[in-house]
Amino acid sequence: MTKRSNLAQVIQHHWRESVPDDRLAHLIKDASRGLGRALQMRLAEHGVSFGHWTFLRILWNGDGMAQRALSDMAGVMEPTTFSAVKAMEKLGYVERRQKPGDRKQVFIHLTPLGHSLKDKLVPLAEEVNAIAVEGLEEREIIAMRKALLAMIDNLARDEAQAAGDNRRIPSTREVAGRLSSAQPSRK
Amino acid sequence: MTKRSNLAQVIQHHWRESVPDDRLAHLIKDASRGLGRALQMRLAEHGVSFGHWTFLRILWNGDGMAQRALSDMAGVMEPTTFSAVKAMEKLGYVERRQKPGDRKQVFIHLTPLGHSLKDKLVPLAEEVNAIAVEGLEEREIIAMRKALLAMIDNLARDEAQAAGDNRRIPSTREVAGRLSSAQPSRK
DNA sequence: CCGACTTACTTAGAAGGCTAAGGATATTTG
DNA sequence: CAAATATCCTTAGCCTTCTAAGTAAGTCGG
Repeated sequence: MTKRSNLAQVIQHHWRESVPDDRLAHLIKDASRGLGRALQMRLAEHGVSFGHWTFLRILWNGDGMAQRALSDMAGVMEPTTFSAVKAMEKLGYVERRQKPGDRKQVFIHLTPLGHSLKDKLVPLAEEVNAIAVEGLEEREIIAMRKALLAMIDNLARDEAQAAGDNRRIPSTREVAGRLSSAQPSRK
Repeated sequence: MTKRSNLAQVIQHHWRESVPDDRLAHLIKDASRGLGRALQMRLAEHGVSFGHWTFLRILWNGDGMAQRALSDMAGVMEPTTFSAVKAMEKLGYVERRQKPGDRKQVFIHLTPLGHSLKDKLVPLAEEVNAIAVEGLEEREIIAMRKALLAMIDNLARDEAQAAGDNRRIPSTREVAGRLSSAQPSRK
């Protein structure tokens, strides 16, 4: 498990105060890594890697979607999903199935084992969340969430524009249709 | 450059709304990745990798510190710093020097080339920052910064505790002494 | 129906980060 | 002083993610 000395933490804190410019970006990055480490530590005690958590979360909420849809929901590229799913298949958490008459798409289903992890793992994430926001008021958290969403949208717009991405924007209905292949499979 | 279709973005947004629990952690992660991608895109046009940016930022603010101190400031583990510094040395951005009478520590110094990158690269980070916070009020940004710092501290405390890290906490004076080996080398 | 395009999965390889472990050098302590 | 301990750099190897490129399978206009 990652262990950074208190000295290192103090140095970092000290340094953080002395940089005028893009502090915000670095604060966000640090917070993200802190959250990641905290969760990773806890997941590791149950033999689950952080990378797999990302996908399990989604599958618990309704499995059976195509591999590509899973990528989209996780917000990662296809090869990432591919290797994670392959690994989880080997661990017995998921199964990859094809539908007759469609040799193209691969649908990802949780096994009973994969399902059973939910009750053990979700509380860990909740614990991390609780620790992270300790001492913050609900109002502050809501404000932060709103600000983060605005930033994400700003950046996505910038990115889309930079990529010359002038494809049409799909309607919510279409997306909903695409997602509906996932059955709500509440344990 | 990473290009995610609008469809993928909409799917992600849709999904994001439907997860009750640890949304905050995922928003922070997404924001962090968005910021990273935006900066990476711009750095790449100048032939600088995102990994090197992390260290250059610090060195521009005062180089000549030991490799270990650089790790601490960057908030990464030593091997990460080692390979980045080695790579930047090969690129001619930094030099690794030893002091006579100390065969242990390696001090990292910017070359003129390394220095010269500052004027080109810093504006890119400022641009990304400006894009990200577009539409947010100063008040909101300050609030977010405060909340993020609180979260980082909460998590660091948790981490230190989990690691059984009951070492004494060094004073600010000690840390300042350790940092003072870096000369303020404003271009 | 057929060729062109698009979509979905896969493979290969690299970047960036981490842990674990090793070697060398300082520092502290008996 | 010498031995034990701590610190710093390095090596090795894994994990997560990405880009680039390939392959197979559906879709669509003519």
